[in-house]
Amino acid sequence: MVSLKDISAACGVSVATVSKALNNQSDISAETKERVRRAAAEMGYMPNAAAIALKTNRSFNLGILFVDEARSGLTHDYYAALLDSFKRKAESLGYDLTFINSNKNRPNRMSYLTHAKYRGFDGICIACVNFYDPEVVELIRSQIPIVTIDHVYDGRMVVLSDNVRGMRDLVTYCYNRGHRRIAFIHGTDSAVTRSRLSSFHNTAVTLGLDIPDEYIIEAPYRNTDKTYEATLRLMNLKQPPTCILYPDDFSAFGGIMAIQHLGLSIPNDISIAGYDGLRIGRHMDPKLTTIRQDTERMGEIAAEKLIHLIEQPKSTLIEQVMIEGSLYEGGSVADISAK
Amino acid sequence: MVSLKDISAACGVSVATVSKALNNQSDISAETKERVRRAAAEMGYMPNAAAIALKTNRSFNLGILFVDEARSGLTHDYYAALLDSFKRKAESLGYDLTFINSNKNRPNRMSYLTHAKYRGFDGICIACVNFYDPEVVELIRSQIPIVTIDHVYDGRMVVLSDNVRGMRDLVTYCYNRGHRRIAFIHGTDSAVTRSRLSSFHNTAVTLGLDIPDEYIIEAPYRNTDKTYEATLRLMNLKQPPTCILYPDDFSAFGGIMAIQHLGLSIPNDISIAGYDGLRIGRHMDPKLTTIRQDTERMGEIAAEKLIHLIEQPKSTLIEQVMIEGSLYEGGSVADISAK
DNA sequence: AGACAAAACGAAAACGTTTAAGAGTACATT
DNA sequence: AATGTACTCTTAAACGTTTTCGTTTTGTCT
Repeated sequence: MVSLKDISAACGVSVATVSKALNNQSDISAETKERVRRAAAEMGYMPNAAAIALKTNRSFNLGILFVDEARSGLTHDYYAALLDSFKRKAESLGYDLTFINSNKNRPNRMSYLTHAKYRGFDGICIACVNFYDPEVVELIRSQIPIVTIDHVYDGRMVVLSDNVRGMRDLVTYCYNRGHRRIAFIHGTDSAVTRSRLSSFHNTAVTLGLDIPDEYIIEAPYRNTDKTYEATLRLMNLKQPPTCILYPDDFSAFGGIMAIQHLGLSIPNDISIAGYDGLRIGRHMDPKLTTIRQDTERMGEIAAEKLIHLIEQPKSTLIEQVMIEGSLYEGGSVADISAK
Repeated sequence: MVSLKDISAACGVSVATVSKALNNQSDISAETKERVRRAAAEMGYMPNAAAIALKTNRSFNLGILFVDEARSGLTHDYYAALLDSFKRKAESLGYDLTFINSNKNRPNRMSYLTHAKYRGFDGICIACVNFYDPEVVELIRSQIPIVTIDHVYDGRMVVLSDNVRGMRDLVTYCYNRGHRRIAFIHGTDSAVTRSRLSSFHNTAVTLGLDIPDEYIIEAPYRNTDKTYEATLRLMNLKQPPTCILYPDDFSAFGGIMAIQHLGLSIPNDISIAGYDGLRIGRHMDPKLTTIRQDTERMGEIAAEKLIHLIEQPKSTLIEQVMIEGSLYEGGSVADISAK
């Protein structure tokens, strides 16, 4: 590995001069800079990240905490897409991404915060996590620049998907297509779930819909078994809904199966809608109507905001950035308004 | 941040002693070790990864190169699952994971190799990548310990999904269920594709099947539009197949749509099978018959092998580890053998 | 008592950078 | 001629570790 020392020897200048030349400091002459740069390029010089980090306390490395039921969030499409977008933006701004070790049952493991300090992350992105986990709380309370996704934490930068608006748009869309008996199978309790649920109710009230209690069922996210059951239960009511909203696109598949097994057809006999906007929903027939969350933009904004926070800590104001989703109009919600 | 120096001051011993005590060196007395450890714990000491890396040239950090059509492989279920498993194993063995920057159109970007050296990765896992990319070749030719996934490279450790066996099992399964006219829509050229394609042909020959040329169609992986078209083309032949194999589970959805649009039913009118074993295939009706690739085990083995290579470079023999998949018997391939 | 080995610890250099402070030169200003 | 001021470069310390080589102390053996 060629170091500054080697270049300094080759060029006949001091190590300090080489460093400054490569960092384009103002107190080095143009010729020297040029000479040093050329030598560095020829010799295949490459800075040593560890040395720089040690000296400057800047790692140009961001920690990412994506956990999903004791797994990384990688197998969760929504978060995977988010992470992908976050990664591209962060990389384009000169930062690398390292996973914060989420292996909870290792003998000598560090807490999230300890790990973050050990690695010297310049900043951290937290998503897809149990925000009440004491370790997460400890991390969030630390001094490290942080951006969270979809969970507001006081005094912290956050990027949110606009679930209130999304749910309102979705319900309104169904309403406009003539649906009055709309059921909502919602996910288990979380900030996201609460937003969607209250928005569902508010919108229903606004539209003058009377939603019976049996129309509101809880099922875990991304669990097709539970939505299968819930769907059967809904369809067996004396007064079944004409439209069912699912916790997410994936869990909608449970509903689809239930409906098929009942010998019914979507959307002729029953309408359904998902939430997320996963790719898979656009490759079925009928295409799944859903709210497409703008993971692309969310990840991008999260990276931008976090890095801004790192690089201009003073001038960055802590915000809650709300990113709107958009209705993806598939064919799974029938227009029954003519009836 | 409390450093060795602080502990040394608190304990009245030298920095060297503290270091050796914490690293459990033999030339430190038991009492001193205990005293130092206690102080370290009380003071909340934490090693500095950068300093250690600088001094020892060991980062306990692995680089991962997962690229998928100019994106990270994150949104690719198969690779995401693999990465997830790799991550868990690596973390349990004390290594962190950092993405190798794959942003190709950044002004001042480093090559993969440069980046890897810059970060001082102890080892690298390469998957889901164009293996003919000069940068990838440069990386693979380097001195860094490497494990690749699904692509054999001379002298390098590799973990492979057994596509030959998988395809043989799949074709044989279809054959045993009475299918004689089996079509294969295969992915675009790659090592994986070649394995599957040759295995398909070999198995066909062995079973005495005569596969007309029109039954073999190329379509990109995970592209439902192309498989849609291809499926229509197949079904419009004078002698259409009774069973169609798709490049992967996702692209099978294109086929499903085409079949629905033709007013046909799976598996009564036509049988289909995918490849991969994605979760989604088990949540449709009928469930998609497929070859489930053992991503869990592949990722795990890859991590183990790589780390072994790092820690015992001499004693590690370079292997090609083949991981078998398993047939997932859904309901998408009809049993027509009784006819 | 002397010699010697073993045990426990410390001093100092090193890893590859950055950076504050200083030093030397050249030139313009008075 | 003395002073000041840019400009360019160097010296040296520092970041937090690890590790080699010494040094001191203690104990054992003759």
